[in-house]
Amino acid sequence: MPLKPSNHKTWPARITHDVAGCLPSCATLQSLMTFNHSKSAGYLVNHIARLFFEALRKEIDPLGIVPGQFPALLALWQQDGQTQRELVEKLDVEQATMANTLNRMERDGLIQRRDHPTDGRAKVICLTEKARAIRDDAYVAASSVNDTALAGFSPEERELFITFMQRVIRTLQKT
Amino acid sequence: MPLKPSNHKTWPARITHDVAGCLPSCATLQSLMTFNHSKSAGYLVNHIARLFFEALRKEIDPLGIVPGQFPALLALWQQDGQTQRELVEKLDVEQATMANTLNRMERDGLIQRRDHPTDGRAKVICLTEKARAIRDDAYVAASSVNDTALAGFSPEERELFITFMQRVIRTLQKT
DNA sequence: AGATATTGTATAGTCCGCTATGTAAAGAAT
DNA sequence: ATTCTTTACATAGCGGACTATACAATATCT
Repeated sequence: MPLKPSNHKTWPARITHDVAGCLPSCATLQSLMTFNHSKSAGYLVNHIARLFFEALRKEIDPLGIVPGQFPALLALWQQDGQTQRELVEKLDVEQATMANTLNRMERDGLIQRRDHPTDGRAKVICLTEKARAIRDDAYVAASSVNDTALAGFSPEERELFITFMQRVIRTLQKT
Repeated sequence: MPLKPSNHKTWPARITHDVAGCLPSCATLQSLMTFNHSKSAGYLVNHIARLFFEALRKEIDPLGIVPGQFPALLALWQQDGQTQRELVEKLDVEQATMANTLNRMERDGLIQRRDHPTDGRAKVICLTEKARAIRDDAYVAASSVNDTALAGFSPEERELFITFMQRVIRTLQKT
C-alpha cells in the first residue's frame, strides 16, 4: 500500500494561535477544556450517519442496490428521465459523485443514459424495469430503518428531531 | 474506469414482498404513499453528515489534518499510547478502517507505531510533537463548526438535539 | 461569423467507511 | 509440548464522498 504523501495547502506554515491572545468566545474557551466527543454535534452526526448507512445497507442488499444509490432512485421514482444536472441539484452532491454513482447504477442495470432530445451535452437518466420493480420494497426498507432508529421516540419527538436536522442543514448550506 | 460487476448476495432471487399481504404497520404503509426525502431521518442524517464533514475539512485543512483523523486524535489527546484495539472500541469503527487511518496519520507525521511492551501482537500508538502542537487549534476548529451548525439553537434545543442523537445511536447499536 | 464563456458529463486521484482475508503472537486444550 | 483457537494487526478491494481536470456542446458577445 504505497500511500502518496498528502498535500495540505498551508502546512507546515506555523500556526500561532494563542488562545488567550485571540480572545475566543466563552463557549469556545470552555470547549477547549471540556471537549467531549459524546456531546459534540459533529461527532454524533458522523456516528449516527454510519449507523444509518450500515442499517440501510443490510435492509436493501436483497434488492440488489446499495445505500448510495438510494437518493438517486428516490428522485427518479418521483420523476423519471431527469438529467444528471437536475439530480445533482436536488440531491446536493457534487457532479462527479453523481456521475460515478450513475456509472455503478448503469452497470447494475438500474438505469440507462439516453441522449437528451434538445441538448447535445446532456444525458437523460431513465429507470429500467428492474429499478421500477423494487420501488415499493425499497420504500418499505427505508421506512423500516427510520422506524427502527426512532423507536422510543414519541411522534412529537420525531417531528422535533426532523425539524432540528432540517434547520442545521439550512444553516450549513448557507455557509 | 473498469467497474467490476457488483455481487449482491441474494439477487436476482425474486422478491415477492406483497405489501397488503404482509400487513405492514400503518406508518410503513403510509410512508409508501408519502415518502418524502426531506422528512426521512436517514436521508437527513446523511445530508447533515456530509455538510459537517465538509465544514470541518475546510476548518482544519490549515492544520494539516483531515476529518477522518479527528476521532483518533481526540482519543489520543485524551490518552496517548493506546493500542489500535482500544481505539477501535472507543470510536466504533472497524479494525481495518482504523488501520488505514493510522497508516495515513503515520505517513503525515502525526503518530508513531511502537512495539507494545508486553504483547508482541499489539502496537502502541503515540502522538508526535506535531500532533500535540495542533491540539488546541483543532479543538477550537471543531467547536467552531459545531457552533456554526447550531447557530440559532437555544441552549435547551442544543441539549435536546444532542440527547436525541445519543438515543438514536444507542438504539441502532443494539440492532 | 468567429471568438469567448458557460454548461453538462466524464475521469483521475484521494479520503474514509465497509467486508474479506492473511499472518504472527498469545492463550487454551489435550 | 504440541495443537488448536483466539486475538491484534495489516492489506486488498469496493462504495461513495470530495477536488481538479478535461472535453464537447451550447450560449453569448463583439
